[in-house]
This record gives sequence, C-alpha cells and structure tokens, in this order.
Amino acid sequence: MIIIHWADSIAQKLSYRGKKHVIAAGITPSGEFHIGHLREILTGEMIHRACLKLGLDSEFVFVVDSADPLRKVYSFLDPEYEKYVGHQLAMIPAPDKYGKPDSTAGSYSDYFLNPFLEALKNIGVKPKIIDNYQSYSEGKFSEACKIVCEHVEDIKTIIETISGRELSADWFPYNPIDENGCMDGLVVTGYNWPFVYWKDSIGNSGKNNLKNGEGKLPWRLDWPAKWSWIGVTCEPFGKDHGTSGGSYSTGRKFSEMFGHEPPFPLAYEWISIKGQGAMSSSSGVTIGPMEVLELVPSEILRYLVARSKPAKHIEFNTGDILLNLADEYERVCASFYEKNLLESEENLTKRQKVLRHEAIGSVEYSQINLDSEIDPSYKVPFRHLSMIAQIRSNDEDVFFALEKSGYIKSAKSPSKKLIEKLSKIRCWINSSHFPENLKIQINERVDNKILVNFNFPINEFIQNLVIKFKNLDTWESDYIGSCIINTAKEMDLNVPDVFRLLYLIILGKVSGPKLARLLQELDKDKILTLILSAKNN
RNA sequence: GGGCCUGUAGCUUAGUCAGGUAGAGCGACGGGCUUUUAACCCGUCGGCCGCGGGUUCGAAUCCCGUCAGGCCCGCCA
Repeated sequence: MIIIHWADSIAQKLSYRGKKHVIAAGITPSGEFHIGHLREILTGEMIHRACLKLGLDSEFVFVVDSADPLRKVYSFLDPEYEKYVGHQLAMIPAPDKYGKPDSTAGSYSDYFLNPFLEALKNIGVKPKIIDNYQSYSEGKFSEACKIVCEHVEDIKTIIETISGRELSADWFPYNPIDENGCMDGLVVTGYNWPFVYWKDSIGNSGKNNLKNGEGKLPWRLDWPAKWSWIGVTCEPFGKDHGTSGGSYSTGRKFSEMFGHEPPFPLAYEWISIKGQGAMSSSSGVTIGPMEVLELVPSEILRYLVARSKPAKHIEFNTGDILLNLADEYERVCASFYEKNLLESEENLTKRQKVLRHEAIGSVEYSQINLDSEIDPSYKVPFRHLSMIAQIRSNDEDVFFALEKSGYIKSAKSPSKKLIEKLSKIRCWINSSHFPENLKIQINERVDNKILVNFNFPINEFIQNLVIKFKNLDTWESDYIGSCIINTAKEMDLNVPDVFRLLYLIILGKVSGPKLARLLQELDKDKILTLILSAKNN
C-alpha cells in the first residue's frame, strides 16, 4: 500500500528492521504533566498500534524517569524543597496543596505520575510502565555502567566532538549519591567494579555500588543504556533531543557501544498554547490532559495528535481551537463512515486518495480501543450540542430537541457516549474555557441606539407582543413562537425583520439560537421588562 | 559559529520520502430551507506552493543558494 497515515509509514519502516519491536516513550515526572507530554506518549502509542496492524510483534513501554534529580525549587514548590535539590525524584516527598513537602503523601514522582496514568487509561493507552529508579536498584543498568566506567576517555571524546561541549577534567560518566541521597557537588575519585569512589565539596568521601543503583548515569548515557537493556527499536522524542549535537546523536554512538542498534529516531514538535508559547509547567503555560478530558470526549484528545504529523507544530487552546478540532473530527467521521465513499475510490486522483486515507487513519487512531467501531455519538455535532445545552437546562429536553431535529433516533434511549458528551459540554460551558462568542448572553439592558435602523413602528410592535406574552398561560416555546409570528402578521410586518429586532433586544446581536426555545428557558418577567425597555426614538 | 524543523488560499493545512493537471476544512460571499439559526443542503470567490537559480519532456516535490519563524549544541516532551 502506498497511501498511509504517518504512524503506518513509520511502522512500515520499522518492519524492514525486523519483526519484534519495543516502542518507548519517556518522561521525567518533575512537575504537572500536560498536553505536551501527551504527544510523546500518543506518538509512540500510535506507532505501536500501527505495528500491530502490520502484524509485527510490538510492545509499548513508558519509562518514568524517576531516578532524575530535582533540578531546582520550581515556582509551584515551597522554598522548603531547597534541601531536596539534587535528590532523586523517587526518593523525595510529594508536595501538599501549598507546595510544602508532605511526608505522608508518597513520592514526588508518583504524585505527578498517577493522575497522568489515570488520564492515559481514559484515552485507551495501556503502556508497560518502567520505573527508572527501580530499574537502577534492580541492577538493570549495571552492565551499561560497567562499560561506561571502563571507557571514560572514549565517552568524553564522543560527547565533546559531537555536542561541541567541553567537559571538565573531573567529569565522570556516572553520578553517585551521597549518604543523604544528593547528587550535587560530588566528584568521582576512583572506580573499581562494582564501586565508584567519590568525595564531596567539604572533603567527605564514600563509595557507591553500581549494581544497586546508588546514583545514575548522566542523561546522555542513561538514555542509550535504557535502549539497550529494554531493547527499544523506536522512540519518539522532543525536537530538543533530535537536533544534531543533541542527545540522540551522542546516544546512537553509545548505543552501539552497548551493543544495541540505535532505535529508529523520530523527533516531534512542541505543542504550544495559542498566544502564550510552548507549554511548560515551570512557566505556568500548561493545560493538563485531565483538564481537557473534562471538556471533550477522549477521542478528540487523541485526534489532536493523530491528525498532525509529528514534525508539525501544534497550537492548542481549550476554546475555539478545541471546538474546531471536535468539529473536524465529527465531519471526518461523517464523510467517511456514512457515505461509504471508499467504494468509489477508482475515480480518485492519487492526491485525493492520500487525503482520504490519512483522514481515515487519523480517525482510526483516535479511537479509544484498538479495532473498535467508530462511536456514533459523532453524529451530534459539538457546536450544535453546545448551543442546545445552553438553552435547555434539562438533559431530557436536550435529547428531545435532538430527536426533533433528526440527530438521534429516539430521545428515550440516548447512548452512554452521548450522555457523557453532553455532560462534558455542560462542564465546558460553565468553565472559563468556553469561547465568548458562543456564549449565549442575555442583555441586562437594551442599547436603544442600535435599534434605529428599523423602518417599522417598533414601539407599537413591542406593546402588542407583550400583551400577547402576558396572556399566555404556559411559557412554552411553541406558544411563544406563535405569539411572535402572529403579532408580526397582524401588523403586516416582515417576519425576519421582527426576529432581528428581538435578537438585538435580547442578545445584542442580529441573530442567535432558536428564539422561542431560548425564551422558554428564561424567566418570563425579566424578559418582558427587557423587551418593554426597548424604544427607537 | 555549527546543526535540526517549519514556510502552500484571509486562517488551519494535505500533497514533499517514491517528480506527472495544486486538494481540503474553516471563514467570507451567494443561494436553498422560511415558524425566525449559529443546524443542514447546494454553489462561488480565493494560490507567482517564502524568494532566486539548477537538474528534467515535466518540480510544491530532487539539488544549490537565500530570506523568515521556531528550536538545539547546558537533563524543559
């Protein structure tokens, strides 16, 4: 097959290397996980799925870099964390809600990792978790550590020539920890398998056993060491690692040194928040996956990553971009799964076929479960539902409205997915994320200046309409609607003009959602007062 | 300084690896539906494919150069 989704294309390349594959993703749990981290995971997971589709024997692993030290006291941490800087993330306490270390809350790394794993479960990602700290203590790295400690000069040369970075004379390719668990300020003074000997800045000395993970390899070696003992054949990484002179280019050399063919490289671009730059937990520019999962169905979040090739920069926000994304997902579903266009492929040009297959691939990789059918809740467009949800406070009424307009067959039995979709939309509408221009905002008072362009007796129309409204026994959309139409007809007025006027009075805009249904959801007395306050003098 | 990625319609982009008439969606505009839409359906407009050269019968696609934006060469995905 020539025409494929980006994940399929990578899987195909992997298939030339062999049948057994380990696709890896790795993240340091130094703070809150965000959508950017999700790209790492989903990119890997989609390649993994593509491999399975090709009949390869593939495994997907998520390496949690819990052996990394705390770099500094981040803005969300209390200064009390100062004493843990340089200590491994798996060994320091999680922060409480004030950012202070809480010795009862488990480890720092688990604290940030667990909610992320929960979110992954929601989007159907089930990786094998590899805890880096634990792997060191179990001796998984000892082979690599031995090789590294016996080739210090070679390693220095490789790093210095490839990265152009100059290493100090006492640099050593293993970072030991002192008796308190701190990595900073130690200088290695000797090596004799399986021990490294060190001294600290005030003259204390000690030794660490390389087999027990007392310390860790520096990043540029830690990464390829993982490749070799896990057997990684493909790993997506952020573009920072992908650049020449970056950790992939030194990593591939070290990988060979460890006797492992370097994994197939795949650099991906950052996700940024529109108008705010790249996502980063330290700068506070961040949107968490769980946050987004509260607003839209899980498929949409997968679609965000599935639809763009890894090299493409993604701009994201929880307002209009998210809405367009949901919109696009639904449209693609509809065009490919309802119209059965696949059957008539013969007549298409190559480009049209490519377009089609990529779109289909994106939708397929957006499904929560591998090989599951596309969930039919896409048939109720997000945009439409967000409007209905705003004017109908009761869920049942929403489903009746959907039935009436033909989006669903029966209001009595909405699918579980649809109920969930509605509840997420309600959550979105009530949050600060919801786009302003889609909000239905009822005027507090009327700006009479904008009513001057009507060439019919507005004041008289309003009086007549309000009398009809007052006479209504039940404030229900059908009756409200006929009041408006009848008043217009009795006065021989143009109906669209009348609606324009009413939209201006109530919403301040010339159009809006179905007016009668909107009014039905609002307080009758307030509306009458508002309408009566309008004049065009 | 060295290197990587990106640049296609007003916006978001597909197509670049494997050269063969530039395709979508959104928006805009027009029409249909007319108990009123932001739904739905139909249609229209809109592109020196960043720029300059080269290879080729033929280049968005390959090669060289150049400009712009982002990033890396210090453990931020």
